[in-house]
Amino acid sequence: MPTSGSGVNKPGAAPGHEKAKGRLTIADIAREVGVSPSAVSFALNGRPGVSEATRARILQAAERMNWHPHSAARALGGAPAGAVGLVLARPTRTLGAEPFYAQLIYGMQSVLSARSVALLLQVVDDTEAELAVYRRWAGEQRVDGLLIVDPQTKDPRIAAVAALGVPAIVLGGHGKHGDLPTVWADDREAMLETVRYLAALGHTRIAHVAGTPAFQHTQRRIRALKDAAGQLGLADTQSVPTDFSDSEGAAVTRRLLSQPDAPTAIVYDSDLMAVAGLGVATEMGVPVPGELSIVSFDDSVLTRVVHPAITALSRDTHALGVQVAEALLRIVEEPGTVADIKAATPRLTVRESTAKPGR
Amino acid sequence: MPTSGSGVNKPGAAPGHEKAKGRLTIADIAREVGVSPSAVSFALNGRPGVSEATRARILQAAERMNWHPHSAARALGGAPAGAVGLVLARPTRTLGAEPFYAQLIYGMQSVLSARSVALLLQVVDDTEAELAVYRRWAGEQRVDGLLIVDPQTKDPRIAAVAALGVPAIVLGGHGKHGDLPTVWADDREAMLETVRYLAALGHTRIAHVAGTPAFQHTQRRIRALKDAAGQLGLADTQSVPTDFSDSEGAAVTRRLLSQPDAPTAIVYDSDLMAVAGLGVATEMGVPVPGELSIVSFDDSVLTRVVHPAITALSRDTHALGVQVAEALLRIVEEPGTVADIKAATPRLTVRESTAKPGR
DNA sequence: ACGAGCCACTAAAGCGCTAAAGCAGCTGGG
DNA sequence: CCCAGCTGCTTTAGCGCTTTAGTGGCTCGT
Repeated sequence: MPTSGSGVNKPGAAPGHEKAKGRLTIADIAREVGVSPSAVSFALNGRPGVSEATRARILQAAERMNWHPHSAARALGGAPAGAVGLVLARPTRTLGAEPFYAQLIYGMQSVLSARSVALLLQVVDDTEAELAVYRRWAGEQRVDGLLIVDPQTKDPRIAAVAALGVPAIVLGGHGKHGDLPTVWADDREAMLETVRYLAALGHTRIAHVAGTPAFQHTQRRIRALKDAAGQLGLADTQSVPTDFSDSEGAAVTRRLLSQPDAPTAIVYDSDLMAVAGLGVATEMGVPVPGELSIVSFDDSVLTRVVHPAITALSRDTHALGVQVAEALLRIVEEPGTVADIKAATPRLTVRESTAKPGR
Repeated sequence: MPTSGSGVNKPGAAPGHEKAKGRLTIADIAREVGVSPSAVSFALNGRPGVSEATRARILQAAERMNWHPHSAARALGGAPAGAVGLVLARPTRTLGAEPFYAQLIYGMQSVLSARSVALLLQVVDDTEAELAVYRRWAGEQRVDGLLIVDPQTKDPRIAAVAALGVPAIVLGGHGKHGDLPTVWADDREAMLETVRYLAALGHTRIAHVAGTPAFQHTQRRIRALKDAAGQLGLADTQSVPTDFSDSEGAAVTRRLLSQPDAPTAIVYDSDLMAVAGLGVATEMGVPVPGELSIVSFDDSVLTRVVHPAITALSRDTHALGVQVAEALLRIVEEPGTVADIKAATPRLTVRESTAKPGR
């Protein structure tokens, strides 16, 4: 028994009667079955070179011995790492409150785990740190692909990742991401639909509590509101940028509702901010939907558990995760074959927080 | 940047022209500096065997060429995989709404990324699938350590993971987890404090909307409530188990409030259920805290954005993540040196949802 | 009947890195 | 002068797996 790499992933913690250190290798299987290691490799990878009878015996032995390929050994040979990476760059306080990423990840997993691809997750503070992670992962060959979320206007990540040569998908961007394909939803159409609906109800003073202006989707929504206002002849619309945090969402709401001509409807860019806004309205004694209608641009349990339940633009985030993961695996396998994918447009789910404007 | 990055470094790609040249290896550095690969290895790993002058030249070259060690190659030699794993087994609908895991992960990352350890995340449906993931990861040597969350009574994972020989930490258990150390919080004390507070306010009919009874911490809380009731002479307390979902939380609340002797205070095992409960109270016209006091056993933005803001047992989840990650890295490095760690006991943060019982 | 062709399998090289062993050239004690 | 004992490298040997060359034994076409 070789002394082996002390310490690390050794079984049996304490020194003493640990069972044979043996990591199980294909050599063990080969010995067991009575063939050479290469025969085992052929059999396990379903490639020609062994008879069906032998293949069956080998597979059976591997199964019985509960063997799993050593991922590092495979990767070393030039095989893919069997993992994709996701980096979330978000300020601490906001993170976690938004079910979006959790749902997205869950959706991705249903695809990834079926293909035995692992997900590497990293949460960092800013784009700088995010880029460092990408560089490290690429250098270490840890991931086969990357998912880039929250594309910004003039996003430095696009060029950087492209330069690293790691296949990647951008979530939520549209147009000009260098060569990176994107999976995007039509925010513009969603916003237009929302504003049309509010306008149809009779609202004219519509406010938009937007997210971080640096994000492309925020920009698209702001522009869409402005366009809709133009089309519908609404003079009194406004978009107020925030950092997506509940506190800013609340603060902005407080400010809006304190104006002389307070808006009669507010569209929030996230469910968390919408809930915070609802809390403020309640606190200020502004009845919802009596005097204020609230729409959330993101849907989740949050919008449903509060009372009144909030009208929201809902989409199947889980399904989005599936789409994203599929696109990612695809681009990993055959770079260049993936075109931009348009995900389902969020649809307005009307609940109790919207109604005709009060008097 | 040369073609290189084209494929995913597929080995047998198409016809063999354009060979994979891409990757930078220590051999390249060695050539550049004019020494042998091992000299480079020694220099990069800070071990003796090279003169300081040479070491400096090597480091400089590596830096200049932007070299990163190939993680698989390292791992193959028996080095740690440089990653820890976390599997979340949760029903889809609940997942994501609870900021707890996101915060926890964020806290863990602050420790992990400082040490360049990656986090492998997998979300699965049930314990069976969870075990399969552990087995695969262990077999593939993908992770150096595991974090096991939500320990159950009679948890099959403990023995399974111990058998796999992968260092692991249990989050939230207390006592008897085989040999796996645990990081736990004193739920019991937290529940006692809460009930004492409610009793002091004058509440006698206290209900507890519990989580999944299979979880150890749920059991501890249920027992704590019962004990507190005994000590304080509260005859009318009850714990109702749920699956942690907002819908069950709402349904149970509706049922409780419809009873002839409805409780005057409800303690919810999660913030999401507490918010759902508040929604139900509002919907049923039961004023909070006028006729019903609400306490959440978990704190997050959620409890703060709603109105009235919910009194909650808060703890620093981010800090908990830090503690967990530190323990995990420690046990990976020196198995057997980690003892159970008691995290800070959640403290009651009183907000607007609790008051003396009505009339 | 005999080389060509195929089949089922083995031997060996190599992925990038680390670790053990080897080996020049020097120093200095005897 | 010799050689032990350094120092500062280089060589060599793997880690577990894939993959490219083989290599015998057969069948087959003519």
